[in-house]
Amino acid sequence: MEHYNFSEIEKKWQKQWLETRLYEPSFSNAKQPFYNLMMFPYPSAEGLHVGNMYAFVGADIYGRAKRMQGHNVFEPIGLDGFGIHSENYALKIGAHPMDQSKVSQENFYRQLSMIGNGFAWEERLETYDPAYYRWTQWVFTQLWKRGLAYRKRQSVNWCPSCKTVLADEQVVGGKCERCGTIVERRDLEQWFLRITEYAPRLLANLDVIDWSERVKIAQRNWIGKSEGARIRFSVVGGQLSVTHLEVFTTRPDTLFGATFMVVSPELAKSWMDAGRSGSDESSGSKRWQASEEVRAYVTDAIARRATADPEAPTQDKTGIDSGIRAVNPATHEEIPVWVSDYVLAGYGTGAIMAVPAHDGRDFEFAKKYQLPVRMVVCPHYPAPSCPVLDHAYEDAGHLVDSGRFDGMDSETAKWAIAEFVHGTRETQYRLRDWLISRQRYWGVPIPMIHCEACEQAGRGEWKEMPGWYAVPDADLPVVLPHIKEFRPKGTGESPLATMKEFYEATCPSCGGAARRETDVSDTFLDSAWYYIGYLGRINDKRRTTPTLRETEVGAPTGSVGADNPFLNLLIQKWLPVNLYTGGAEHSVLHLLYVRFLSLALHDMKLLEFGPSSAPKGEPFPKFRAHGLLIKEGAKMSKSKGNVVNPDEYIRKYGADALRMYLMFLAPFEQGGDFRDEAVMGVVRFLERVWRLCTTNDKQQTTNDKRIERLVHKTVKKVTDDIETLGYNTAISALMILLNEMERSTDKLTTLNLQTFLKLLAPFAPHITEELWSRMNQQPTTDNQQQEFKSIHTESWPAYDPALLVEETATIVVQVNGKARGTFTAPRGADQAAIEALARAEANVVRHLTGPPKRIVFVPDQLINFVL
RNA sequence: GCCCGGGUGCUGAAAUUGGUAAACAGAGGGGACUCAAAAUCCCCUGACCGCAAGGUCUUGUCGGUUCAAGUCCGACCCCGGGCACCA
Repeated sequence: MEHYNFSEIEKKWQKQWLETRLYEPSFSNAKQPFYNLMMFPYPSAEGLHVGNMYAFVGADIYGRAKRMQGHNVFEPIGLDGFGIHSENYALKIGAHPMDQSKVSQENFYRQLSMIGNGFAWEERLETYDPAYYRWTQWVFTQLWKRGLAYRKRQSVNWCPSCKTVLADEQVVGGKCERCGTIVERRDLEQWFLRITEYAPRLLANLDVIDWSERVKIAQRNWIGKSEGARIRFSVVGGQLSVTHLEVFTTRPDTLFGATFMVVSPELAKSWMDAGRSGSDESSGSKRWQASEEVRAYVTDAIARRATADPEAPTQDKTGIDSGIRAVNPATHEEIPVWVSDYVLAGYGTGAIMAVPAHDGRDFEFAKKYQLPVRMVVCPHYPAPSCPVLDHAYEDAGHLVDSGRFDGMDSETAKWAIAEFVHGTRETQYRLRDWLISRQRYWGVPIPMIHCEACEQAGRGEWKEMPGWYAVPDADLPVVLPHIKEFRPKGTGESPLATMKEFYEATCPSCGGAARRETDVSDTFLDSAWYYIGYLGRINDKRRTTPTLRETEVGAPTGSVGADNPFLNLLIQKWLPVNLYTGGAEHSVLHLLYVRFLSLALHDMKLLEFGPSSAPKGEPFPKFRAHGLLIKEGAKMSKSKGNVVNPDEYIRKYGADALRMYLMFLAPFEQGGDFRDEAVMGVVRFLERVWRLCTTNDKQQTTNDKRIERLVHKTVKKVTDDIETLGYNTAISALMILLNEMERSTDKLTTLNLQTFLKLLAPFAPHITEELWSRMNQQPTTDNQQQEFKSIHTESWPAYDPALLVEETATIVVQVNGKARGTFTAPRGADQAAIEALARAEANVVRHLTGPPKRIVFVPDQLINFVL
């Protein structure tokens, strides 16, 4: 008997699939397009990680089943190769990122082609390819033209180790997402994308899209919607250049209990600095004359904020009375204005009304500085007295000590009081604009030009940003040059700022000498549109044989001209993506950015998807987060040295075995622990499949009805489980079927064997292809080649629901709820018949010591005698 | 502190949504085949009592609802992940 030579078989079919372009969909003729997208990898490390393979295989199985179910499946792959992760890896091994990218690319593609996925290789892309990033830059300039990209000076996150600024989303628990260094604050002028403008829609659409719940929750929390009111407090006696202080509060109902105000050190500093610049001076505003103590506190608090260690035990709140007084608009009392580090500059107005009785933080602060605490919401009303507080009471209740609002429930009082003091309703979001500048080398140059002369003259594309111009479309891409000194400098500028040939430019407006922006953009901008890139015409140059696509692509439907790769019939036909699969760690990074950009491009009429169940412009109506693959209870990481390289397992056991093992160990959405010994289970399974199919030599030819029933049951189970990504139980059902087929003494019918192979095909594509081809081999008289008919384009088996119903049922007999025996009975037997059979069981007789008070009967399942 | 997951044999896990807990595997033990080993095949394996028939206990802990609870309700403990002075 020929043994199962997986390595030969796998190589053979991978070659055949590629040559016959089995996984290249016919883009324009597809009747049922199915875009099966998985997050493309960062080729940053030593090679493909088994965790990547886990994710890709899980997605591929779904796509393969869909293909067999009659869909035209498009499963693209590419590399997210620009950015800090790739650059840091190059730095670590002492290579130049541009040279290293070629090495990584080759290695990744080699590994990716071994795992047996049905990738459409001809559409692959790499984000560092100028043909690709030309469009990343184009997207940026479009956002700029619509006012969604802007440059602003503000306090930003700075990673001292990566020597660049970071977006809020890339700061995890106060540390750099990439290297774990504590992030500092720096005041810098940077490029931002106005994602906050989309906060309401990004939030609202979450209710309608079909995504893993945990990811939706993470996005909701990150966007952080709060509804409240903006309330004005007047400042006493012209101490400040401003006459009013505004606060945002979600609890206007507690206004009568606001006994002081607190402003952030940054806001206080802006008062001290007011009038320092020329324009303010001329408008006659005067600078705040703060005391020395207050000045010292403000300076110190801002400095401390810049380097605070988030891991340190929560620092004690500090603060100082500014000397300024304001008026509570409800009580008309004069209250002090304090400066404290517990108030954030970047949220709301940077100032708060403090209600110590009903806010934990204000309470703590009031206790420390002996400020008055006045209770205005009482939990039990009407009551003679409110409880004495030892902590803030933050729940709802009824108002007390609040003038004419006494007795009102706090929920109603919110808007009544807000209205009473002429406050306005306001919704605040926690989400902040996306900071995309990076002071690094290995990324997409931000395609902007700054002209000093134009700035002096007040000219520019936007009044607010004089001197700035987008690089004209015709001049894109701004190519990233190969420079020797690519290391980050830490000066707040990219290494490109040292390269004269790069930064010297001509002003697109006045034609004078100008300077090119030298920062590069965040990698997440590259990956925010790659799923469109696979369908665009951006990488046609790579294709050696022209595909139908050049002629297939319809005329652009928008007004931006044929050059816009985002508007064409293919995109309308194939987008939005049918299923997107990836890691939950991207919940508030990639998965948020990509939604934002798609919505924005739709609003700008630069992108148009086809019909979808999701709101217009949502790129991924269905997203599933896979679980994390760990090793011995710990996350795989290079520093722990427990990263599993799939290569050696594929060499040892084959891609099919590794695929099946990865999918068998736990539910796909849960993730699991990789243990080498456990691989043997599926290795044995595949060998038994091989043996069964190559030596079906049982003698009897009678058709085994039992096997046929089980086959139908398995078809249903596997079909349903694939739909819910329950691959582990689908595989277990296939194992049960194999066990029974082996055990059967009857010769197995070809149909049953074929059905079994088809069900197994998405999981183990190579072995099933080989066995399928053998099974369908026609005896040929001459050497003529047989036409290649892949199992992967065969139709998915159907099941007969009538065969799923067993003829008999196993009935459990209970006495007082305890199982005392089982017996089989004809399906559908009535209670009287079952009761008679049950009473005949010896063990039941023993326990039926008296007449039952009650008999519970569940047809075909159970009978319970209750004594 | 808040928000998500999760807690079931030696291990990974399963359980048609309230109806025989532990399917399918791994590991371990025993046996067959073999000069021997590997591979393969068969049997056993939640705990305790019992020769057996059978019984008692068992899904993180405690309590509740129910004829019946891994599943529902309440309180708590532990593990993993996310957010963290967001007013």
